[in-house]
Amino acid sequence: MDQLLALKYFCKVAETGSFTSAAKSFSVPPSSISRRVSDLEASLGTNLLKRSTRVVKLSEIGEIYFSQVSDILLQLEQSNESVRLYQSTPMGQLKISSQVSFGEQVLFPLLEEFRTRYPEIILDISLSDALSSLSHDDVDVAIRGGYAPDERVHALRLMANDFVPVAAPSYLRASGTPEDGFQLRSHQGLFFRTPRGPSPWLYKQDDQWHDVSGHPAAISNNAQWLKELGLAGKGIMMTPKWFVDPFLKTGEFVELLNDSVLSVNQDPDFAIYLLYQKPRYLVPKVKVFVDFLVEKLMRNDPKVNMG
Amino acid sequence: MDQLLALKYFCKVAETGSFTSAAKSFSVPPSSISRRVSDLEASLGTNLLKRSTRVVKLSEIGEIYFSQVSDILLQLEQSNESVRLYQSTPMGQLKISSQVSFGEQVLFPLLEEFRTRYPEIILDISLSDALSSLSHDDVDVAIRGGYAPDERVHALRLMANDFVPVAAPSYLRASGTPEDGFQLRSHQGLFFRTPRGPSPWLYKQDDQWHDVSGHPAAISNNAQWLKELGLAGKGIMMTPKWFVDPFLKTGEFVELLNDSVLSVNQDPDFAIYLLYQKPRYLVPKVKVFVDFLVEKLMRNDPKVNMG
DNA sequence: TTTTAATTTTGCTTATTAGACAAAATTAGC
DNA sequence: GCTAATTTTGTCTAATAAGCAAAATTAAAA
Repeated sequence: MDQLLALKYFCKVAETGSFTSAAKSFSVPPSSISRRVSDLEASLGTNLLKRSTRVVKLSEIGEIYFSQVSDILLQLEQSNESVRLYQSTPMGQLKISSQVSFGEQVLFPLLEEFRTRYPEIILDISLSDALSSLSHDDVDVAIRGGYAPDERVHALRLMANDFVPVAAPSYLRASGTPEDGFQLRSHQGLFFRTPRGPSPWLYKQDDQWHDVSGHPAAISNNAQWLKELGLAGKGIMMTPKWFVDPFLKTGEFVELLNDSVLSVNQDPDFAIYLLYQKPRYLVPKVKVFVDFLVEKLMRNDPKVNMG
Repeated sequence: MDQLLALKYFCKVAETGSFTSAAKSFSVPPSSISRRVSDLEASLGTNLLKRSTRVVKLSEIGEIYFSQVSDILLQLEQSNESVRLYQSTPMGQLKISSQVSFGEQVLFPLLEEFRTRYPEIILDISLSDALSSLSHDDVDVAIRGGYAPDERVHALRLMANDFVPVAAPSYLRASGTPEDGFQLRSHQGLFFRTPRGPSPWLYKQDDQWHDVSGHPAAISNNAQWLKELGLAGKGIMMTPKWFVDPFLKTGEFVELLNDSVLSVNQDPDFAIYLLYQKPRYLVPKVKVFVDFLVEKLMRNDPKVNMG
């Protein structure tokens, strides 16, 4: 027996005092109302209603039951409604995982605007360079440099992760400024270690990739330390532009070989990706965050994503 | 969709963290659980659970929904339980309607014992000689002299309503004591008016009924006034024995023609009846009251009832 | 990384149950 | 007693939950 349906029918009969009018408000024949209420009474072993053809009144226990049940039905409806509200309004905790450097350099400056735009969303940011799986960790969205994973997650290409060689003016004064990709080989290099080893310097000429890595002056998975070494003039660093953007503006870093095609990776799909689970029903808080980042970051790099 | 079932399934999955164990506790295949929960999610447009083959976790909104719904289910179960308790325990208001004289003379003296025996029953007694229909008035049981009605009510023959002629000793001294039914015709009579007119005096001899009504000294539908007239020696009164029982004991009334078959009615089914509705599910408070009256009143008059 | 095993989901059939509609039964009011 | 509004019952159809087996998924072990 569909007990909830029976309860709804019963309450409507109790409210209207009539099976017929209850039937009308549910657009079902009166016989359906009659049977469902009878079923309910049978399941409780009680007469909830005192029927007579003209007047339907509640029995003593029916009165009590009605007052309780109508409240319960109301509560349930409110719960359902709050779920629908949650589905339609961006709210709740939004857990974001990001690479440390990207988080610090790019993400944080944007978040204050996001927070004022969606005050009902509580941000929970964790920065880590460990590649966390969305399914393992309890995050709603993750931002990672690399390739689009083939998991069942949405991978939205946020922005290019183009690496450019930079160096401090002091280094260039001491060691000279490379005029050509191949000249990089004779320079000191500050190398970032990925899980697949130190990133090489790659130079593309005539559709050919060449390894033009310099002498390693330092290797680390800590971008911050490498940046400090670079600022101190210890060598040339291949770095995403966004990572050293403020220093390029102040002149503390100088971008080298602007027109050359240099990279740390041959794959054109290498970029910053925004990853999020693809549930059957997308939660608004995730959607608005995704839209927000697209709006803020994909203006200058309008390459589209890859489903 | 049986939403209540879906909610129960969902809550059990949330509690156990597994579709399989939820399925076991309901003794249904896991596929049923899966489908009901999916239906529920579809109807809400939300993912309530984050599934992975090994672990089933609640989503943010699922967490909220679960805490609310599990409380709602608990409330509903408690309401159902209270109905079952009501069905198994005598409790609640018991509305009793009785004839005035019977109520005062017979019923009231018994009720104190009933009240102590069933303290959870709140008695609501209304005395009236108007014949009220059970369906019209809001009474659980009615006590009426007369015949078993052919309505759809239980009519339990509580006790005989045998009428006996009584008179005060002062009257008998003044007018003589009748020795024979037919002698009543020459006496003064105190007649009770029923809705069908004044009750005649009937005398049965050789399977023949004879009207032996005396001269009406007074007619009233108020038994109390007639009794006072009788006590004052104004005439002979045909009355139910229970109505004058205390006066017979003190000698203020004398019963006449003990061995004769006298009545106010030819119908042997004329008696005091306990009437109560016959619902599909009999409420305990009514049952125990019926049993109580049978126990107290049918000891001396063990005629059985008539369904 | 590959394999294994526990678990969830899907496909399809059967059984149950709610709905639809007509007819019968009931009863308040004329 | 009759009428009209209402509830209940009978019977068929449609919707839906259960049951079972097979496929898909994935965390943990090898």
